[in-house]
Amino acid sequence: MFFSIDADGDVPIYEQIVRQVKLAVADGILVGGQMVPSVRQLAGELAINSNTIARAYQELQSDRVLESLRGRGMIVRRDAIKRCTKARNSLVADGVRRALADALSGGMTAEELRELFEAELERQSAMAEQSKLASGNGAS
Amino acid sequence: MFFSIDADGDVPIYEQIVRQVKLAVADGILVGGQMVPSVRQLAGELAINSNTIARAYQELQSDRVLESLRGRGMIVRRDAIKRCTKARNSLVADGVRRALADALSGGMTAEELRELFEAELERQSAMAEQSKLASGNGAS
Amino acid sequence: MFFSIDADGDVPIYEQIVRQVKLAVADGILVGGQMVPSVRQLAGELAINSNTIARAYQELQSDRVLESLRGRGMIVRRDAIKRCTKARNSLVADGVRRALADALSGGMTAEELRELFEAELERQSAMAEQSKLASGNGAS
Amino acid sequence: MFFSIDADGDVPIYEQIVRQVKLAVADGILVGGQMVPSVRQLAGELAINSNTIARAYQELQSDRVLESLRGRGMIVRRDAIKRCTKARNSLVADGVRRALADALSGGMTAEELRELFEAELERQSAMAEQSKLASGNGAS
DNA sequence: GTGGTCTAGACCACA
DNA sequence: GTGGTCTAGACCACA
Repeated sequence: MFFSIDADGDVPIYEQIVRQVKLAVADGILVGGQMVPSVRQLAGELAINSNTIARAYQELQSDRVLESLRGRGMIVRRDAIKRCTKARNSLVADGVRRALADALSGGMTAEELRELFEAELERQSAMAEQSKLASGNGAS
Repeated sequence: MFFSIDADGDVPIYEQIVRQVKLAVADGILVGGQMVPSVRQLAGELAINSNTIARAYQELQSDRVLESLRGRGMIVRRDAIKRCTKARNSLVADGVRRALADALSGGMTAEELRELFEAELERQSAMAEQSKLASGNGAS
Repeated sequence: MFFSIDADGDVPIYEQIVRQVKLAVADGILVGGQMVPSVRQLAGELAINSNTIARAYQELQSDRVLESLRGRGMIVRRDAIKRCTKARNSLVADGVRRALADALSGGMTAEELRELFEAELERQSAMAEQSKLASGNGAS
Repeated sequence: MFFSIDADGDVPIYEQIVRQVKLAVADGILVGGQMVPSVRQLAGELAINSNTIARAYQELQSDRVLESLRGRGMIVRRDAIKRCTKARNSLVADGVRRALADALSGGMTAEELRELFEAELERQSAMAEQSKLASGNGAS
């Protein structure tokens, strides 16, 4: 799958997985009814202990994003996209809110902030475009 | 002093102090040569374990923001403002970077993001204006 | 047949089948000597793995509710009703016992409990009445 | 503390702890602001691995019943009693609902059920009375 | 001292 | 095959 895990860093591994699954659902990459990789398989791919994956999946279950089919695996809940979009919005809004609060309380001007924001937005949009083109070869 | 500490929440207390001191220096609220409250005094004011304050001050010392006058307390280093402004810039840029990354990977459009950013910027600028007026009594 | 299976939820499918068969025998809906659908047929009807059905039937056999007519299918044992009524009584008593224990240890009063019980009893009795009328066409 | 854990049985240990904490809060035995025993201490008392306790506490945290004070322990949230009472009500109602459904679908009459319920209620109320007297010696 | 994370590995029920 | 539970034990940040 499409996870990119940073085993160091301050964000726990299981949290990174939870977040990335939610964002993928919000983005429409993962859709309702779709199966997610099994705990063991994902643990193998990411070279991470399966307990850690299981914990992420459990949290996603209690957040009503995934659903367990006993003995067969786990799927994305049909109604997950609403919740994930909402979660994404909170996540982003919180991040923006905190960054702005730091900026303003540190004396950064609105204009400096706007420049920083626009530059970063352009940079990341370009990167996203690139990777879309790279993976979408031949589909035109 | 002017700290606002959230004893719960995910950010460690000592780090909140470090951050707030740096931002205050960057903003010019704390200036070179100025004394900061003693560990004991600040611990008392904030009702926080003094080990926690001490740790924050240690970090600020090793980041060359504060300097100890042996036996007489700690002051803001004359050259701290450069470093603090730089730190502020990194902090804000990182926050913006992460928020944008989450947003885009979650399928939020650039336009939605820009709206969110501008709305939040306006809101916080207005709040900052308010509190400046409130505390600026007599300056007219 | 009359099964209502919930493939999710905490009760294993095979156990739902076992339970529903026993209750049907206790109720007189299934009577001694009557044939039950074959594993394959029931698996088809319920869209469930036939291993799961087989496991349920095995358990019903070892509980002496069903008996196998070699090669010709399975029937309800003549003497099953006694056992099933007993099983039903244990099942219900255990459920009531646990619910009361939770209620009392959670500070619910006897009066609140009684109300809850009577309300639910009335509701379910009414529903049962309804469905009896609905299915009992022609009996007037 | 007052936990009674059944290490066998179908209910997972961590779930038993979660449930008992919630019921204790609903009952007023645990009140807002009160500290719960530390993970290690409870693990020792119950002779259960501390990871299992930690898992229960984590679930209670995400259910907003407990709150972690970094480095100091965990407390019952001030607003937990509302949620716990609600949880208790759902728990009990579900139990009653299921027991009645089994009973009626197994041909038990309303009268038999009522007798069973009242007998059990009386039995458990008496037991509760007993243990209250036993622990409340001398307080009159 | 406190809780939180992660690993390795065992064992289980279910399908 | 699947997920779920539990243990033992290590290591970490925080107060």
